[in-house]
Parts: sequence; C-alpha cells; structure tokens
Amino acid sequence: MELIKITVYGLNFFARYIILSVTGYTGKVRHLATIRDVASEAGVSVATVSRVLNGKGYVNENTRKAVEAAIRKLAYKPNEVARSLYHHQSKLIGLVIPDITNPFFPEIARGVEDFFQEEGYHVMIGNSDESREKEVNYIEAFSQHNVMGIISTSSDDISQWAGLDIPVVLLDRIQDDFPSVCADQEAGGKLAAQILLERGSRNITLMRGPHHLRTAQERFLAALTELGRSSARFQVLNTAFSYHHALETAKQLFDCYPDTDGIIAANDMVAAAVLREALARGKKIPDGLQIIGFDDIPISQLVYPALSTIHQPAYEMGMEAAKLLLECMHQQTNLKKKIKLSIAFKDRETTRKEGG
Amino acid sequence: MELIKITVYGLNFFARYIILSVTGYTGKVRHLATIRDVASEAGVSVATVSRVLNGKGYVNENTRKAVEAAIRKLAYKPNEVARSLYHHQSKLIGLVIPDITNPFFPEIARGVEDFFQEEGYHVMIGNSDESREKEVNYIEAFSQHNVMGIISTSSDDISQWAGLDIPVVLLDRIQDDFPSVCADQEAGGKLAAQILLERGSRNITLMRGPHHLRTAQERFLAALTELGRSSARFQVLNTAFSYHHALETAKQLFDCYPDTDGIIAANDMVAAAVLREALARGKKIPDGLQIIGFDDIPISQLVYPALSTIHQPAYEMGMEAAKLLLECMHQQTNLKKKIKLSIAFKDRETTRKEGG
DNA sequence: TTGAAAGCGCTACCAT
DNA sequence: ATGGTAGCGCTTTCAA
Repeated sequence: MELIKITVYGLNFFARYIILSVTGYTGKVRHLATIRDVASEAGVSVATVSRVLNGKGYVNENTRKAVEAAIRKLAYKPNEVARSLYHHQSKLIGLVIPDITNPFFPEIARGVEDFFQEEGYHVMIGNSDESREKEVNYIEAFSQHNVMGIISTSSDDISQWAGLDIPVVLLDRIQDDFPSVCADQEAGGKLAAQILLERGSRNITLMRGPHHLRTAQERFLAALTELGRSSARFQVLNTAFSYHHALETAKQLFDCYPDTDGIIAANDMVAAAVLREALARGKKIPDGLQIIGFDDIPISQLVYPALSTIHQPAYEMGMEAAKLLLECMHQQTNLKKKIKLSIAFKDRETTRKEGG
Repeated sequence: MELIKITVYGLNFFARYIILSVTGYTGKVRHLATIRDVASEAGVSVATVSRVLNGKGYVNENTRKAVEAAIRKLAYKPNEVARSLYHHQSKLIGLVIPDITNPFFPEIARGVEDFFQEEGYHVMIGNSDESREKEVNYIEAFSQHNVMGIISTSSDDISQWAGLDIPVVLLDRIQDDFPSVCADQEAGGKLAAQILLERGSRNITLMRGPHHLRTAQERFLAALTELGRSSARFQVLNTAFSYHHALETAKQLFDCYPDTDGIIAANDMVAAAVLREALARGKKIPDGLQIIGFDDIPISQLVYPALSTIHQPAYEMGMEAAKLLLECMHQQTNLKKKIKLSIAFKDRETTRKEGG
C-alpha cells in the first residue's frame, strides 16, 4: 500500500490518500491507518494486532515486536469510535453543571477534568442553566455517545435516573440513591455565624440564598441556628445568587437595616455585591461592618478589602467526585457513598482580627 | 420481543433486559432499543427505518407513520457512535482553551457551546495549560472521536496542522493559513491610551503582557504608539497575567513610579491587582490615579471602584468562532476568513469623567 | 500461537 | 417503495 506521510505537530501520520483543495483541505477524505493497515504492514492478522494492542491473549514475542514496529511506523492510533461501538463503552465522561460562567464551577470542572485526564478519559461538559430540559438533553447526548459515567450538579429530583444504567455521581447536591460529594454546608454556616459573633458583631443580617438550592438552605439554617443561640440581634434577607440581583438586595439591606454591623452573605457573589454597596455608602470595613462570604471563588481575594469567606474546596470536590465515579465504574455498581469535604474559614480583610 | 419499560426523567425507554443488582445498577448490560427493534416492531426492514430516520429516499406515507409510531413507542434514539463509525463524522466539536479557570474563557466556551447546542452538536473541552503536549493530546483524542471541527486558542505555531483534515478555527489567535476570530486588539490598545490621555493623565505606566501572546503584544504596541504621539510622560513595565504575579508587579510599580497618574493594565486581572495595591496605598481613584483594564471579565464590574476597561466581546467571539467553524464544516474547505470583532470602552469608575 | 469470521448499530448501494 | 447486504474499525470467540 502506498502511504503518504503527513506531519501533525511533529508526529508522523500515514494516510492512504489525501485530497487537498487549493483553498484548503476537504473534510471527508481522511484515512488514517487502521488496524488492517497495521496487520498487513506487520504481515499478521488483525486479530493479532488487536491482541498486542490490548495486551491480552497469547502472542509471540517476535510477532509482538513486529506489530509494535508497524504501529510506530504508521503512527497508528486505534479508533475510539469503533471500540466504543463494540464495547458499548467509551473513554468519555459526561459532566453537567449549571453554568460554567458562574465562577464557582470552573474549578470544579477543572478538578474533574484533571483527574480523568490522568486516567485516559475525556469529559464532555454541558451547561444546564438549571433547566431540566437542557439537562435531559445532555444526559441523552451523553448516553448516545456511550459515556462511561456522569457527574451532575442537578438540583432536580433525579430519583428517576434509577433506570439509567450509567453510573452517576452527584456533585454539590445530594439524593438518597446516589453517591455524592459535597462540602460541609452546615459546618460552614455555623462557622460563619460564630466568626462574626466572636469578632464583635451584635446586629447581624443573615442573607438567605435561593430556596431550591439545598446547599444554600443548609448553610443558612446552620447559621440561623447559631445566631439563635446567641444574644445578638439579627434579621434575615432573601437574595438570589446573581450579582445584579444581589446588588439590589444590598441596597435594600442598607436602607432597611442601616445599623447592621455584620453580614453573612449567601455566597461570595452576594458578598461582593454587598461589599461594593457598603463601600459606596462609606461604611468602614471591617471596623464598622463585617462581611463574610461563602465559597471562596477567585474573586474573593481580588476585591479590596479582600473578602473573608468560608472556603469550599471546589477543585478538590471535582477531583473527589471524579475519583468516586471511577470507583463506581469499576465496581459496576452504584456505591451510595457520600463524601463530605470539610470547609475552612479564610481570614481576610472584611472581618476584624481575632479577639477584635 | 419482550420489552421492559423504564422511565428516565419522565421519558419512557424500553429495554430488552435490565439486570439490577441489589446495591444498584450494573454497568454493561444496557440494551436500549436499536434500529432492528424498531424495524421488527414496525414490521419493516432496517433500511426503511434508516430512511425515515434520515428523511432521505422514498418511503410510503403509511410506512413512515408506522415506523414513527414504533420509534415513539420504543423511545428509540439512534446510536451516535454507530453513525459516527460509518460516516467518520460525529456530532462532536472539540474546543481547546488554555484554562477554563481563567475568567476570560468561560464566556467564550459558553458562546461556542450555545451556538453548537442549537445546531445539535456537543462540545468537548480541553484545557491545554498552554502546553503543546497537552494540546496535541487533546487534538488526538478529538480526532479519535471523529470530532467534526476544532476551535483552538493555541498560541503555538500550528502551521503544521495543515496535514490535519479537520476544520480548525482559531480563537483569539491568528495564523496565516487558518480562519480565525479575534477582537481588535490594536483599536483596544489605542483607545485605552487615548482615554487616559483625554482624561488628564500626564504620567502613564503602560503594562506589557507576556511576550508570547500576540494579543497582549498588539494591544501593548498600539497603546505605546499612541502614547508616543502624545506629550505625556510614560514608562513601560512587564507583567505576567496571573493575579499573584501582577500583585508583585503592582508593588514594584508604585515603588518605582510613585507619581504615576494613569495605568494601562495588560488585562483586567492585572488591573484588579493594581487597583488593589493602589487602594491599599491610599491612592485616590480616579482623581489621583486612573486605571484602565482590558477584557472586561465579570470581575471588573464587581470590584470597587468598578474597573473601567476595554471590553472584548468574549461570548460573541465564541459564537462567531462556532459559526465560522460550522461554515467550514459545511463547505468542507478551510475558508481562511478572518473575523475581527470590535472592542468598546466600558466607562466605569477607575477613569475620570469625560472632559475631566 | 495465530487467523477467520461474526457482529457491535447504522447507512447506502443494489436489487427487486 | 422496500429489503438484503456489505462494510465502517474494532474485539472476541472458535478452530486450526
């Protein structure tokens, strides 16, 4: 067979033929080496090549050498699609998150990707925008591509997934029947309240995130409980997580409760909005007003004063979820393991110094 | 054939058999309906089913109805992997970006995804970390999965890709032989300088981003030229794009040039760092010191004072790149079209008011 | 130790 | 207008 050598990124490939149009390449004519090419190059059967490829079954040492040489010579890469068709498996993982544009999720996505990258998997990401329809859509697409597992941050009731035969792990969400990883929201909420109390706030505004988000409610409830135990005065204010909505809420906050001397924000985005509004109104931070956020998104370190916040280990959460999913994939059984990662207080500039 | 009905997300699926272990599902036993199941359900051949599926070839109206009914009844979804194997095509797009954790890229990724989502494609994202090795790795993986096109923000010399037969469009980067979309860096750099000059800065520090990034150099050069034309005093300072490095550079900046009254930052991350340091040193902004950023990442609106900056339409860039790629895919020829999106000045709080 | 061949799910050609 | 069938690239019995 006549092979044409083409060089991609310094790696050599061999094609049976290439058609180049004057204005560029054309699409459908590629023919990278197949297993048959390797077989004939090495003078063996495809079965043998397959054996050396997968390292299973007997194959003579010399034959193996020959095949490996042929593989190298042709720069042969097995076609994942064909493999996938046969096995009903692929080297693909599906990840659905609400919105990669929300600064909490890139770190998570990176954690997932970095872990699986190491294991030879690749991940397809879908943004659900918290819409069930989009999520279903992605799950179906994933399934059609034979993904080996799915990590989801669905907030929906997904108990019905039980019929789906692909391992699923939930990230930052919990459902009884599914393995999951999340951060300890309760400890976080409690800690936030404790810090503010300890450091001298006596009139605290507790901001409550969206009702449909379990995480938001957990941290809220824990903080609420803690405040309730104290002698401090406090009030509760609802807010959405978007920056713009939060900015509105912040205005409202300072209008209604001008004497607030401590704010527990629903998350960092909200905290940033509150901080901005507070600064605009000339509040002294942290002396006149303490603010504590939640999440520790990259932005928190970047504002001035830097935001004191409850750190959720987003990257690690992604990693752990990935690790757990891999376990499920190997065991071929849903482990129902629930991993709760611990949070930590990041003592930055919007809270007073210890003992203050 | 005996079918078991399973419900996923309110949608019904039919499987030939399911094995459920007590602790959960097992992995490999799925059998969603195939084209053969549909055929036998409808009492026709697979060829006929294929025809109605793809809407090509003659098929009697009644037959079509019957097939469609069967499809619905079995909740049949064509197996993308099998299709892909036959066609050497898939409904997949590859996107490689440096790092999704860098706030400039989520918007871009979202633009790409939203566009292709609409067209029935799904995108695989890879983080290259600016490493050639990782990038090659992803390109190969994409290729092995028969992606139909690739969008890349590679900064490497990729002229060698010419051998690759998959359409590629470059995003935020330019190479002679490839179609690309980017924002008008020159106009941006020039505009930034003009704004600062117009608004009264007379001693400007121009920060220069990493040398290997063409975009950074273009905007730098344009700003430099503009400053050179003016009578203002100015100096140049090199910086990396990471926040921490930028913070160091910022300290250095104020140590060496305490009289600076205007800073053109290499990007918003750097601007935020500078802003932070300036605030920490008690500078009056914008009266004593103007700062202008570049990119308009979400953070910019969120710091206080909000960052005046040159807006790059990241989301739109993603969209346009996707659109262009689709064009290339359809025409099966590399269009060599270069799209340059225009930038705009976001007049926020780190620059003085017009005429100031 | 190796090879021939069936088949994964689908499409497209060629008959009918 | 419809069906039979080869074949996409690969893996895996089953024979040899």
